[in-house]
Amino acid sequence: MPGKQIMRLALVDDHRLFRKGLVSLIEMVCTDCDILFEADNGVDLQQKLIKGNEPDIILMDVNMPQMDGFATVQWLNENYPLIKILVVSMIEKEESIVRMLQLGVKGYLSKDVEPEELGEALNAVMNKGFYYTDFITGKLVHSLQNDNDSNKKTSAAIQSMNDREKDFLQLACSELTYNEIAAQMFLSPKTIDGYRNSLFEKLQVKSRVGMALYAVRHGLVQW
Amino acid sequence: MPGKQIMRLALVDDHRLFRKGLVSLIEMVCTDCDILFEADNGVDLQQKLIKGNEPDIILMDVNMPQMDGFATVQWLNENYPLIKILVVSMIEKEESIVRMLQLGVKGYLSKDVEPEELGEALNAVMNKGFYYTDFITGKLVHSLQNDNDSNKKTSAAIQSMNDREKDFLQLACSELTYNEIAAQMFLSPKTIDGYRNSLFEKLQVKSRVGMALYAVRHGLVQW
DNA sequence: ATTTGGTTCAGGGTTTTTCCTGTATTTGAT
DNA sequence: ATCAAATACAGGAAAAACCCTGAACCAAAT
Repeated sequence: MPGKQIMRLALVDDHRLFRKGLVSLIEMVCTDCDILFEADNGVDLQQKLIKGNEPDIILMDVNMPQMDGFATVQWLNENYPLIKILVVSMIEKEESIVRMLQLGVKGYLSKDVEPEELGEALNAVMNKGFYYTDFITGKLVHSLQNDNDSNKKTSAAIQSMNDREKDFLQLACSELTYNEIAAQMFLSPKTIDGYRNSLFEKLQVKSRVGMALYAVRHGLVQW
Repeated sequence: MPGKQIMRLALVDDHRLFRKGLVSLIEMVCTDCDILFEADNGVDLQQKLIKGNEPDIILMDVNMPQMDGFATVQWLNENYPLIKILVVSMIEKEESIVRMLQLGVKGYLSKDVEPEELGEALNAVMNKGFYYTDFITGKLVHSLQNDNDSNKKTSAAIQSMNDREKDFLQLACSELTYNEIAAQMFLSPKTIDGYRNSLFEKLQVKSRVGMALYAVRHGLVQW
């Protein structure tokens, strides 16, 4: 077959052992693949991407330090819209899957796939432009049926927060009083009052407890 | 070298893609290794272990469905004490590391290791009997210096809660007021007052927010 | 030049949480 | 029979959280 094209790939994953394993699997399962480079996270990817020598497909993790999968995909959409993204992640949370699909990724492989499926997925993304398993479409349909707009609300809520509000949210997930938080942020307690009211509205919660729970359950605070 | 021994290995990890990647890396990095079998979790391992043909080393994940790493290691200690265990996990939480070391695992590889280190670790465990990186010993020393008994305190705290307090804790992780919680539990608000004070003491927290965060972070409430 | 929007802050009030001390009842053990 | 504990509850008060309206300031857009 002379017309066969070589697939140029890149990997973004902070878990080196997993990434190297993935590389090794790809080399086994996909003979016409060329792995251009690997990156530890989104920031690292930005530095390693060279105009004119972009990969066709990027295999992307979700959870990463510094710049996570969501932020990285958004950045790629704006700067390299032609690169196809295939998510490879341990995370099977419906919310993450739906958010990623909304961002336009071409496929989502989760933990239980066989290595052969990796090859299929790569070929499908390359030739058909996408690869969605029944598992993923199932999650998608379920999210459309049930919560419908709850995911939209979630990502909208997270995006609508500004930096100060995010800082405040971190401190609110603690045993500090609002007065103490105000002191730490060098602001008047009344300003904190405003942040709280604003976040209550944005996150659709009614109390500080609800807000703190929202934050941990959506991974907005470190622990 | 005629005296060189072949290492017999087994892998326990529910994340198939990662496991297969690991297999592929081991085959690259370790020429005198024989992978006897792979298992999805502890239960699967129990069925695949055959008396008289045990592996020398088991590479073990921490987070697994059905039977997790801790339970599996404990079972191995009782039933196959001669098998050496090398943990390979994404989890870098000090608590997990310390708990695993207390169970007597021979090494702990976390996310940021290079594949070459995997080979070193296998050889070290086989010949020296253990492989502890500076990262791991650092965590261990830190846990001895700082919290020391924080893990004990945690499990003691969780065990000291009675059923009513656990019910209350569930409801406290919500946007209900204490009066509403009292109504739902058919109790006087003053009794709820008592539960709260009791839990504050037991969990070493100072506010309802702290209590709710403690509960989610220790998996005491469903989500 | 005026408007719009974002950020910071105030007054003043209600509700909820938090904390203290103290009591009645029950249960189990000595 | 009595003592100790656990459990459910109260009064009362201070602190914190919550909520509403309004205003000063600044920058960017019209």
